[in-house]
Amino acid sequence: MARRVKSPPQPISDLDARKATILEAVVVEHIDTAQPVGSSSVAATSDLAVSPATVRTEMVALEREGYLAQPHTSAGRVPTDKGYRYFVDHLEAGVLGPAQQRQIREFFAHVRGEVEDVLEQTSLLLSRLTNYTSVVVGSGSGHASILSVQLVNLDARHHLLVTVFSDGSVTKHSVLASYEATPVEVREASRQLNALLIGTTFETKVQVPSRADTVAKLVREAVSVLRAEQPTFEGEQVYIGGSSRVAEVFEGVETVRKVLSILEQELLVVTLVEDILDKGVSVAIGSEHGYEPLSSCAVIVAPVSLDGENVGAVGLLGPTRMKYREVMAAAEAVSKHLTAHFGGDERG
Amino acid sequence: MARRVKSPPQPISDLDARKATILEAVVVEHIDTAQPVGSSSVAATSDLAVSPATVRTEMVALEREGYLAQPHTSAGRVPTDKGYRYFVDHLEAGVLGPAQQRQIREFFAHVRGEVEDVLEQTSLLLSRLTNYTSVVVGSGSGHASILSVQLVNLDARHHLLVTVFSDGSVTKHSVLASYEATPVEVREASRQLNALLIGTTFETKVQVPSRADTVAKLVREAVSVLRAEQPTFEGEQVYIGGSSRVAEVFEGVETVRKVLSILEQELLVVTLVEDILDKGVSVAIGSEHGYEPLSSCAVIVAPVSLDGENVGAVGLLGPTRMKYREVMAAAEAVSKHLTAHFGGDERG
DNA sequence: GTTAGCACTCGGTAAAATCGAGTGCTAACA
DNA sequence: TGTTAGCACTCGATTTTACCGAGTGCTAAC
Repeated sequence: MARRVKSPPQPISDLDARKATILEAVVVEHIDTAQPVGSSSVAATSDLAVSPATVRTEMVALEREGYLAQPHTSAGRVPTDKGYRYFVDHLEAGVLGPAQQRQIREFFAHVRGEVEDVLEQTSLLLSRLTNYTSVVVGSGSGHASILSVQLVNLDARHHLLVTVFSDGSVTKHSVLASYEATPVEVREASRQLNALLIGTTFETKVQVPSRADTVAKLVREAVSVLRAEQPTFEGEQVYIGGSSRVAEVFEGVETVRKVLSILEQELLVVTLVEDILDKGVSVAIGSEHGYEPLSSCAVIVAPVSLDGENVGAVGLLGPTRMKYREVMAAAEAVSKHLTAHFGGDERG
Repeated sequence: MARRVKSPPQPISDLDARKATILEAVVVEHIDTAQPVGSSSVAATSDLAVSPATVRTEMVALEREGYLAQPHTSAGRVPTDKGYRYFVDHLEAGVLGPAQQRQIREFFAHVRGEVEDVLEQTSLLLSRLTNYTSVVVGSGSGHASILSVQLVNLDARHHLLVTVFSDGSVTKHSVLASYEATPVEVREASRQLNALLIGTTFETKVQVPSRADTVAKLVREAVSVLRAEQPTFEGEQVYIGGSSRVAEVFEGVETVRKVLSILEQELLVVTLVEDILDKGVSVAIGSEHGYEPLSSCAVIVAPVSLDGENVGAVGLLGPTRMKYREVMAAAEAVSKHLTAHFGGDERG
């Protein structure tokens, strides 16, 4: 599968077949039951024909190598982040249940409207599909050019600068002037702004008129307002679906609080998702993403592209013991559909 | 104070002074400690010079009348919704701490940008100020008229309809045509749309051209796309601040989940807030608002107006045992500042 | 290398004991 | 008549104890 591309920081030494089987059994059962897994149940579950004692010996080794951990002496084993990582890296592609496949197809067959709406709906879909909290990020194409600029006057001093970009995004800015302007002057300023800005990007240098008349002042004002946004403007949008899942999926109020408070910070979420994508990985487990408050989370990310360029991502956030196979399959399916949706019939 | 205007469904019979004092003492202490309150601590706290035994007799009466409840036989008393209601209705206006006042002034002195941004920032301010989850609703003026319409073509078949309304809001709609149109035709359609729609509202009937040429088709398409939104378009925006507070303020995962899942439904939140405003009340306690999942919540709402018309509201959501006085003061202060902010210097 | 056997650990649960805050009632009191 | 001290009683919360058993590590035999 194309998902796991780069190896994690310290390449994980391959385990021999039996250790791998045991590790997998532990992970699978722990994901299912949320309980520490003992040697005997592994011996029973896995199709290795070995006794619990043998399994135990192997488990000691797996623990020494950092794949498993023991909550306390007389308990079973629990996977560590490294254990999950191994599991995920060696996961064969999951396949979606027919019901879910239908749900996705159905959704994309009927969804309509602006990109923003579609992304928001998609985040709800993902959350419904997986029972985890979903994150959908629209990155904006970054260097879109201006298709149209328009200055609309609300009253003599308040104007609205509406800008349309080639990627279909629209921004508005208030322009508050200290002098009055007539509708005619505003219209003229609008005309000049169009002439000046159409086809430019944020990088383009623009020669503003230096005259002192009202129209020129308006133009200068508008350009500067628009430019002022440049540093922060990335056109990113974040849609979070099913944040209430956080409360049902994590135990411990404190964890819930921490995770929620991360999700509140949209900028942070975008960064997180993009970091994971940047690394070419699609799953970040536990502390791999470096956000301490999310150390008990796993994040699964799949890119959405348009004309070969990354324009966004869908993500899912759950506990480290999340259902990787199903969720990865869902993320992949939805991202594919989304890519097709934007690449194909529509553009917003 | 102007806050509590209408009496609740069944008018609350006034309590005699001593009962009122006792009820208040119970409410105050319970809000503080989250524990059932016993007769002796009431006797000690309140400045009534009576023994616990007397307090107890009164408490029995208060319980019979529905103001207090007993979690179990040998515990202290806890206020019921009705008890909180009485408390709130007889609350003298709280006054904000100087630090908070400064924080608010500071905020409004420096906040800039579009209405949307201001509202979002405000919701964060409110949440920081009160340590509860905040809700800021911008209602949109409802019957704004169109100031400008513009059709921008992305490519031969995809166009973007950008509409500016008199209240400063901007909408965009994709117009996807089954035929190709030249830039010239698009520009002409844009011109005609302007002529056709400027000054109209959603209520206005519009005479669309019935010709069969590309321009006329585009115009018809655009008008119908715009009209299609009418039923849902209310221009409402919701900004929720500090949703992670939910996890620290309510006990019980299930409650947290329920509350969060309500907060996810923006439409529902708007309705809730507007319902509370409609009733002329500014606090809804427990089941007063009729949303079962929020039955352990209190919601405090204060309106934001522009030119005497309600254009939004700020709200705070906490447990029924929330710090009413402080929070009501904060809500009121912020709503006043917000009203002044929009009424005065800026318009977005 | 594998496994049966076994002593050992230790968290979880249940039962028992205890504590004490708070109650309702009653009888005495002003 | 309203207030209060006194008192028996209730009942959740906390602590204590005992115990169970899942699971371990080790060892000796296979």
